[in-house]
Amino acid sequence: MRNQLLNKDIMNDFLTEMEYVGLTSRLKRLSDSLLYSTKELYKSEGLDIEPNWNLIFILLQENEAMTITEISETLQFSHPAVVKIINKMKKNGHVETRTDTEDKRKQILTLTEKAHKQLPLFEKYWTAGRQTVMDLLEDSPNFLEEFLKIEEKVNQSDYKERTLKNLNNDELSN
Amino acid sequence: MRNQLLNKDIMNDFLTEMEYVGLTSRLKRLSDSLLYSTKELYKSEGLDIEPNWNLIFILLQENEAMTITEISETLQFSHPAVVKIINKMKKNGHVETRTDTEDKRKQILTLTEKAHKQLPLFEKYWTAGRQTVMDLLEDSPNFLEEFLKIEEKVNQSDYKERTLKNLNNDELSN
DNA sequence: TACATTTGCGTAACCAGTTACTTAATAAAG
DNA sequence: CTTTATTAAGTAACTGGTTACGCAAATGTA
Repeated sequence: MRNQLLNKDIMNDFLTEMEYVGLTSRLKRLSDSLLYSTKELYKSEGLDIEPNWNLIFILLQENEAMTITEISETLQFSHPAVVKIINKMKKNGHVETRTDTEDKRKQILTLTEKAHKQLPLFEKYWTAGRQTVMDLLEDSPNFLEEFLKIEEKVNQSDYKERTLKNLNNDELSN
Repeated sequence: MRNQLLNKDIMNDFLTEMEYVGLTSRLKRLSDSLLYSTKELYKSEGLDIEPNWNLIFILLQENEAMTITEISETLQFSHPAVVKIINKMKKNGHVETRTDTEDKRKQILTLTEKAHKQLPLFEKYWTAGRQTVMDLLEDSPNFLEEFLKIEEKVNQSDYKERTLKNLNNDELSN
């Protein structure tokens, strides 16, 4: 019962404080929640794909062949992240690689026959998923636009830079 | 140069597609970016604290003593996550634990003397950080409110449930 | 009062990302 | 040409979170 009181008491104060302080962890919690839920969806439906693969499927479908670096730049993932995803997709037989004949450092990635065959099925799930995101955003008409603005700001000057600046300003005004 | 063209060509189409498809990974990217940047900030300033500790400092400051479970419920973290954070904070000498005499399963957490001494310093950084979040949100006046709505929706019915429902609707209408 | 259920917390294994480092191939510069 | 710098991709170690599982203490019930 101590527990109950405590939580109720705190939650209001706390969440207000939290709005700013805990934005990061709330962003993470939401993205994690979507991620795990997507994994579960695919698993329960017996699809042997994983959450972010759709991005790569779409890219390779549109471009036929891309390298690790091209994908990592387009998705703005680190290249080791792409290597990991691609290795899984190769193991599942959805992607194959060959070394570029002109530049032997490059790995050319393409979708396999198996991938192409399964794409229509996958598309159904991705379409339904896109619909889900639209549903979630329904009452939040400015969300994407405003999210983009935040992304841009962070790209221009990151949290550390901004905070150090604020810190200095505060100290000067004391 | 192929790289350049390719990226430019794609980016527009792609990001539109991406708005919905890639929302999850974009959320993760932003939260990761804030996280890493915060870590770097503390590191470069020689503070021996880590990103989410402020949440726990604030809680323990307001409540004096809490258990693992109470914290995990308040922060909506899994309890193993809290255990991990607390272990680090104990190692750093900011938190100490004692077993509850009435219920020996419970670990009572409190801030140490060291923690209390350092709090004013930490507060400066947290205040500056809160200011940074406010700056980032400056041009996005609806963001927090709309974010909250999305969180609530996901809590009511998660991505998987919603997507399966959408999938069935689509199939019925075919 | 004994037995079954629930609760608190700890550990292990996993996950999707990161940075830092290495190797090999290519490009640039002396 | 040879040497130096840059680039592409792979590997390792780490991060902050998760779920799954186990154990011991407390609570509920026959």
